[in-house]
Amino acid sequence: MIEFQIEKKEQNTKARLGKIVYNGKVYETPMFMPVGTQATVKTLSPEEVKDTKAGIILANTYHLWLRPGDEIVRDAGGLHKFMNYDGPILTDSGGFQVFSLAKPKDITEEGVHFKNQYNGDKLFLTPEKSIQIQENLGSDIVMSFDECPPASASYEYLKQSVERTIRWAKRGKDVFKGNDQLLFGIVQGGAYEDLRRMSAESLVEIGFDGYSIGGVANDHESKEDMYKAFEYSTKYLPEDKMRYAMGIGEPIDLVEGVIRGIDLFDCVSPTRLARHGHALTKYGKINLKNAKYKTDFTPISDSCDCYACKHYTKAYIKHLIAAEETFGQRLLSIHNIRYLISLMEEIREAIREDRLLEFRETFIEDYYGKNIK
RNA sequence: GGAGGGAUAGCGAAGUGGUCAAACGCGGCAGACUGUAAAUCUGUUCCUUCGGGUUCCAUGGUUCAAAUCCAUGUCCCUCCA
Repeated sequence: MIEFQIEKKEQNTKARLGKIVYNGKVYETPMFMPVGTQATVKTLSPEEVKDTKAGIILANTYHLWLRPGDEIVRDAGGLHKFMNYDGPILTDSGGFQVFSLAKPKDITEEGVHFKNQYNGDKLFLTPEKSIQIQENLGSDIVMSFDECPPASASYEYLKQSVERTIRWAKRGKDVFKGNDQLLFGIVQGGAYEDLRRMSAESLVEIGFDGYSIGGVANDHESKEDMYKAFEYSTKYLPEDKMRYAMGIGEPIDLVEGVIRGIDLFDCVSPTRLARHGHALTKYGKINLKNAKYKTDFTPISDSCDCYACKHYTKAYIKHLIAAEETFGQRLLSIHNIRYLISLMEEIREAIREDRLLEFRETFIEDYYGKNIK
């Protein structure tokens, strides 16, 4: 069972330093959580995941429901045992798949109709079903089933979607057993303060163990709108509960999110970028596929303490990526995850010393270059 | 020795008189990726001072027009002896 408490609030921003206690181990927040949709952080072993100092990792209800099936995971002894990960696990509800897979006409008050992407079977996911699957999976943090509409959806659509997501959250809460699991509600509402407020306040009234902020960074909306969504959500959420910005993982967004009072982030980007040959560094994102790295016999980052930077050069990793060797993807995944987690370490340090705003300035200067804002 | 079939951009391979600077794939060079339908997707890939210039093994020819037709040569492959 996860316990959470706030340790310190930053003086100049909404940032909070917190700690999660899980099985006797302490994990600090704000935290970045790597994504392992199919009960694996792509290309990494659980030991490698832990070496990045990751705490919570994600898995996905929708994907594991289809394959191998939540009952198989339950019979295997639950996700932790099945995938050999003893750290905390959070499961997403399938809500994001409503956004990426379902069409508006598939979404009804009762639930969402999907087509099984593997065999075309008709599927029907409901708020109750999502909770039941997540209970079978045995994750530590369970997400309410939400509709995740694109940020560009009309105000009218967002409004009725937010209202339905609140009803879905209530239905999920009503069937949730709460045995050794926490349940989060998901705040939606685009960049509209009144919708975010209504969403947050209604969820708080129902009462959850933590609150997620959804519907961000899914539609190429502006950064400004994304940050508004953070701000308008955390503003109406209780101080003593975790706030989780779903799907957020661009380095600057982590900084801006923390400043607006967010504790948890997850994102596929470190592993996906890795598989596509990109490395995150203090001085911006680099593309190791570029010819200029052919003879660059230095590590991705001199200051990085990850396994890839300690033992391998850019030239070698570039070669592996070009040759489509999975070891290259693995080294870059290790590095990128470690990069985001160490960024969070620096952020926590800045909160501790009440210098988060200064940290943001230096971060932007380093990451985007002095000439770019 | 005889009989066929070939030679097209870095590679493989379409095209067999004009709409061809030449499909497509690979490779190359870049770009995108934010709760993973994603080891995926997009652009570009003869030269150029952006007007144009020079290409389809070589040379010569036919034609208003040739990668495409004809002649000769060179090289490669297959089969028969």
